[in-house]
Amino acid sequence: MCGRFVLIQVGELMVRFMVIAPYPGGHRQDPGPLPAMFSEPRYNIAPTQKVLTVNFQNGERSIRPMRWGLIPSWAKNGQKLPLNINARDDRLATAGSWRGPLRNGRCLIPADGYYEWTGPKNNRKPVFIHRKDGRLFAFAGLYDTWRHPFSGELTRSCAIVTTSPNSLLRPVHHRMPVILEEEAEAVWLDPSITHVGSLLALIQPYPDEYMEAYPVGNAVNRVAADGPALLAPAPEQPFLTEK
DNA sequence: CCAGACGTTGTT
DNA sequence: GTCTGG
DNA sequence: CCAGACGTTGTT
DNA sequence: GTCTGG
Repeated sequence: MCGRFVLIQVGELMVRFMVIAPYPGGHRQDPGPLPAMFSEPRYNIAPTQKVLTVNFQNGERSIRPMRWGLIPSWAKNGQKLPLNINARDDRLATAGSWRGPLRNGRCLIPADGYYEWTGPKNNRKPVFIHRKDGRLFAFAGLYDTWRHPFSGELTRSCAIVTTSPNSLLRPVHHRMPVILEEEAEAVWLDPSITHVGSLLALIQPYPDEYMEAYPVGNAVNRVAADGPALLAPAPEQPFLTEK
């Protein structure tokens, strides 16, 4: 994981994350109009694009768009940094880019599924991975806020935590994104929790019995491609083994 | 002490 | 081959 | 993650 | 900002 994902049920965000899963002392909040790019479902969200996140802001959950690809708060203007779209779980507590966000910048990144590419480098095939029941879920995310040195403009950006794959995905890839169970979502978002061990304990491979994976066509390879057709199962492969 | 890094994935 | 852009 | 670029001078 | 390497 994970350089593409899907966010179809945009309209379910409020219900799923603000109402069904309330938190102590919190209340429902109107997220206001969503960014234009989320006025329609998205089937191919790529790094550097805006993603919708859920985080804690002024004592309540809030839905915010952020850039996918974390820019640390300490980055100098113009400094070249890696595209931080994934954060390895075993590096969260120590790596400079993650340590601060693990304490103060935890978020959820809602999605309906994601793509993983599998196979040899010159013949990689995209696979779509999702919940069997099709429900919205949330990746464990980290975010940071970067301040433009002159304009003062704030840029919020995020990364998806990765861990070892479950048994379903092990044949597909050697990493998988961290998907939180609903009880874990509230803990991950709770800003009062700063004990690193309590946070890392939430990070587990999502149970494979809830998930399903199937090959899709290579149209998703192009970042500009979008739409439900990307989720169509890949057509049967013709017999190529015999020359 | 200062200078420089600060990341991940995938690798026939 | 390696970096950048989306 | 994959696709696509990868560059400069001089300027109607 | 904070850690690591020298």
